[in-house]
Amino acid sequence: MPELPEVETIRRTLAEHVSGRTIKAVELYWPDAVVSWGNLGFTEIVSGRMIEGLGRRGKYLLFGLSGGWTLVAHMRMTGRLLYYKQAELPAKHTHVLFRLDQGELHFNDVRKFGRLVAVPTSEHLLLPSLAKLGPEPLESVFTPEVFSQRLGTQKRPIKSALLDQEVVAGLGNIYADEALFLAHVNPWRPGHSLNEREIQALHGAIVKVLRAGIAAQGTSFRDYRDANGEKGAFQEQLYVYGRAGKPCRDCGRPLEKGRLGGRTTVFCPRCQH
DNA sequence: CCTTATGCCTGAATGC
DNA sequence: TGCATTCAGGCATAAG
Repeated sequence: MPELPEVETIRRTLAEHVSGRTIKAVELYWPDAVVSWGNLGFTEIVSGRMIEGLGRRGKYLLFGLSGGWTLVAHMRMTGRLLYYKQAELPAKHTHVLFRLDQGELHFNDVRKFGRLVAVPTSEHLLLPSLAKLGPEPLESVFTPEVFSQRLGTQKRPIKSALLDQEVVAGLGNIYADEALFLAHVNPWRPGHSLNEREIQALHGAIVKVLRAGIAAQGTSFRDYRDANGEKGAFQEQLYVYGRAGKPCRDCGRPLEKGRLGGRTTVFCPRCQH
């Protein structure tokens, strides 16, 4: 599931192919995959525009288009953005196909949760989902002080706060579990119960695990692929996610699995307090 | 305001 | 083997 490191990897692998390219035509195989703006059609908005650059905010990928338009993409669970140098027939779950002046860009999504949204650049940060996003964890705005302030007096489990994109942008189930393990913090602890030392440790763990995820080009636990269709390698370095019942890499005791806020949570009962 | 539940989706894994 | 059920989970929205 593309979280910050996966979206960043898609951004990097895609940018080298599509920056400066012009969208010549759009083919919609499942129209619900795209969201348009006002009365304008998605295809008429983006057709003929050049992709000037690719940005990212949290788990959102931002295509800067010529003429003041932005294409906001969110992969959700199983979305893929795949670049092909030569013409390629749409695959089974390909919902949108962009024909470029050089090559093609396919949006493919088995689960159909992902969306491509066309919005004027001047207003894209006002989209409800983007407007409320918390700090970028790998930028200087994300300090232990800011993190501490955002956790505030929250009664909910610390993991729920980490998954809340308004607290910090970009964490999903994999990296939240990993960061909590690295910081030796139990996921069910109320946010306000963490002392300063623990908040510092968790802040450091978030930054560390996201950087490591990017360095490994993401986690291909299952569906994730970059823009070239390549898998990431971070699944080989996971400490807890997907490892319930297997021995803790630190203490050897079997990792346990539970449900927290409707999500599977894996943790070490000995290492995480 | 807050917390919890539901809907969106398909395919892999599991149960009988 | 085949069929039904469960699970995976980000996020918007509804309900309590």
